[in-house]
Amino acid sequence: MREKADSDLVRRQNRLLLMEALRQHGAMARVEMGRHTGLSPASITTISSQLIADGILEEAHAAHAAAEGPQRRGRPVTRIDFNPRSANVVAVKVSIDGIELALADGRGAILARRTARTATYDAGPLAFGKLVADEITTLLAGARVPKRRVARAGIAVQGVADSQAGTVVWSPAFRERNISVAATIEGQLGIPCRVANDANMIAEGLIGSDRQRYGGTAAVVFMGYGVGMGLIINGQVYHGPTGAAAEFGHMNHLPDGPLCRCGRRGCVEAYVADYSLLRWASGHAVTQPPSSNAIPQQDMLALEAAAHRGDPAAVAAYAKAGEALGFGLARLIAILTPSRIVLAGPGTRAMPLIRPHLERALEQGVVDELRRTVEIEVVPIGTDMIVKGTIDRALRHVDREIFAHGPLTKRGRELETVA
Amino acid sequence: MREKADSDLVRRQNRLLLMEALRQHGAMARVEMGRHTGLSPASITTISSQLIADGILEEAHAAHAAAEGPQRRGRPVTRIDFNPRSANVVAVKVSIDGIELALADGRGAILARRTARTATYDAGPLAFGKLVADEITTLLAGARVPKRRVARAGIAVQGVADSQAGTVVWSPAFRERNISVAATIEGQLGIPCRVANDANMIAEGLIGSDRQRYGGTAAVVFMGYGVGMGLIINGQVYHGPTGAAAEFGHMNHLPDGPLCRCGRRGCVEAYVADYSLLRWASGHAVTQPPSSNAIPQQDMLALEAAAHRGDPAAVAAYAKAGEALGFGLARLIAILTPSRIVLAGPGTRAMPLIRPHLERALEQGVVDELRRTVEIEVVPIGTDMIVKGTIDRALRHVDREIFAHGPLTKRGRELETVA
DNA sequence: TTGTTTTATTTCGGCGTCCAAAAAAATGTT
DNA sequence: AACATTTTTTTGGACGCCGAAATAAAACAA
Repeated sequence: MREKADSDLVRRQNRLLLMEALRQHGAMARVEMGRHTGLSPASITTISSQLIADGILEEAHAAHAAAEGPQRRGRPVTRIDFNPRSANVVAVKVSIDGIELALADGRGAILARRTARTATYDAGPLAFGKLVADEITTLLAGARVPKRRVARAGIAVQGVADSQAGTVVWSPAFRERNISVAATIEGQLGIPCRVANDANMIAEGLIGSDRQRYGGTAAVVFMGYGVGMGLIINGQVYHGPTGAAAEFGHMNHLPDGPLCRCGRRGCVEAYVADYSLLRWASGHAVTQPPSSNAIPQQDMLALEAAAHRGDPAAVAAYAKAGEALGFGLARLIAILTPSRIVLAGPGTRAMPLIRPHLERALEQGVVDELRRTVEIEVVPIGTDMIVKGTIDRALRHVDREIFAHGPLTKRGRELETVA
Repeated sequence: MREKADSDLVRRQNRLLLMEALRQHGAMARVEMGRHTGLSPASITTISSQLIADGILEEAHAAHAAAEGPQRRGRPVTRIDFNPRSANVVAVKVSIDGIELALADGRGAILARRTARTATYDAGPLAFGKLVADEITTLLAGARVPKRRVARAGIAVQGVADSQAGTVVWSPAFRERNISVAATIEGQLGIPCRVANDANMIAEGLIGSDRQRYGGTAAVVFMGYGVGMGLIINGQVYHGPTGAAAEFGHMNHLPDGPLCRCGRRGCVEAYVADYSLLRWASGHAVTQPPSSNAIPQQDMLALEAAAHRGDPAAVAAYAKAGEALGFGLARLIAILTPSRIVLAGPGTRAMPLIRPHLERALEQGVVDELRRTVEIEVVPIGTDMIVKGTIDRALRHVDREIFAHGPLTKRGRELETVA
């Protein structure tokens, strides 16, 4: 309750309402929009025709409509959807051994992809931004989309991002700290850019795919090379005061526990991440600093196979991981009581090995009343959800910050009238 | 972004905006309202005169205005404030050995108080609601305020409250579970009633007293007989999906740690609460079930004195508490990175004994980057803040749910016109 | 005393958006 | 061809905001 209400707010809010319904349910007729938004048919007509005039929406071709099934009595509906040419967005996912780019149209459909293998780990604080900007330029050139058509770029990265400053404060993908990214891209390409945590982007993607299910209060834990978490609070992805994400992976489990990549001891990640499992299983000292190299998938598959065969060291490693994860979730539940916890990422392949220990830890760590209100689900989500989430977020931002306001030409027209 | 925008929303929002400015800054002139809300003078005139006609606000007497200091040039301002007779609210604070009631007017000024010593612990699930209802009746009778003038009652209680169901799911103040409160009060007195966690009400009170300071993302930890927490997320007190509060006190610190009142082992409360400190210091087994009796303040003062004298058992108890609290806060920071943590309650008397261990635990448990963004402050807040917070919350709710909508007479008039 | 200046508040007319009701459009049914 | 049905647009009225002008109420100045 901070903004005053006037006709401007009313227009923005209702335009946005209509666009949100479209993003969530896809192309629909005006009557349907009325049902979703609660607006009268008269208002839907007004708003939708303005959005069409602004080039943001478009009516579906009649041919398409005919394919919609048996025609009922009465005037047939005309379905409306986002105009793919309304805007483009770019998503960039940063890994330790390269970056992955995707270009999407105004409907969120991916027009082009690109993968660049580079040693991000050694890139300097300024060089990296330039590298990404160059890759984006190449991506756009290949798809013949001019820069000015790109309304926004989103960068997803493991670790702590400061979305206000547009920097990567700390990430396992970089040796150095405070890598500046957004400023370079905005400066070099003129494209507004946001840096965000990758697990948050998964949360964003889940909301986009099923608002019903993930729209309340939920936590998404991504297990893999590291451990990340995205929090959804009251239907919105939570970004802390500085725009940093929740750092569930670096929440302490036990004082003086195993050494973590972050330099502290006993973090959840130091039990649950790929490198931690390998370290336990191989009998290395838990104070041995983890390697910063990427871990090949086959190493993890081998470890899982060993555990399934009953190899004691491997079994013990997964037991440790389950206990740490369980107590970590127990503590999360004590603080937030989310109604849903989603476990995702390649690490969930080993859930059968982890689960019993996780459940036991939850029993020990949470009051029954709270435990019962939380549903824990395992979802086979890969890293592609990061890209989808980044695109979703970028488009929603464009909807809110640009499309909801009305056409630029309107302000132009006003000026013409005055002059 | 769920509600459609129409002129009704505009009216509600702007009325609320104006009332919020008044609640926060107290009586003010119309020009000032314009500055706070961003509304034009013309609109302020319209809105304020309607609120006055509705009996919600009133103009201050001219005499009062004169006392405001040296008169400047120009037409003098007429200050406006809430009409004390606009509505009343009742706040009830439940303790283990009695309940405390307060009646406030439409400005939040307390008109009457009442304390009733009763063994709440033994009250049954239905008897307790009746007891509270009777006490409220007596309170109102004493102040000569009729029931129908009370727009809302708020019940603050330790432990897990379900504000949706209006019950106390679990509380150390009761032997039994699922104590129904709101339904009885609403049924017997016809006063809408909400049950809430006491630490949440402290958070509510802090927001009311200094929105600037506590309005962002903050955590309030209340230390005393138990350990509670209220979370403020984006300026709003966080109530979980069921309306339950955060249960920081029952977040696990160490597996197999000392036995807690909740029946689990190793909760933060089992290290930090009064009974826990006494148990450590007295050398009792940590698996000894804690007594459910109230602990006299002098026992705690004696323990503090012993620790200050250097008594090893007492010193060790506070060291344990500091470490558990520190790691607890470290885990909280990893999940939410609040920009402020407020330590409050009688337990903070011992902060000099606790602090060094708390800081050490924080160093071990949180990445530096995050630790630096959090300010930890100790505020000498007593239980009276619970009452203030409960009143604040009730009034804000009345503002939003009743006053913002406009006069009932209006709907009446519409009906008359139609008939 | 009387006019001038200053600041606060109200009045007035216009604008934008919503809505209900009626009209128009587009198709199926008889 | 007339009627039924459903969707969409048009029309006229209401509400709430705003800018500009008018009014109100005081201090100050002549």
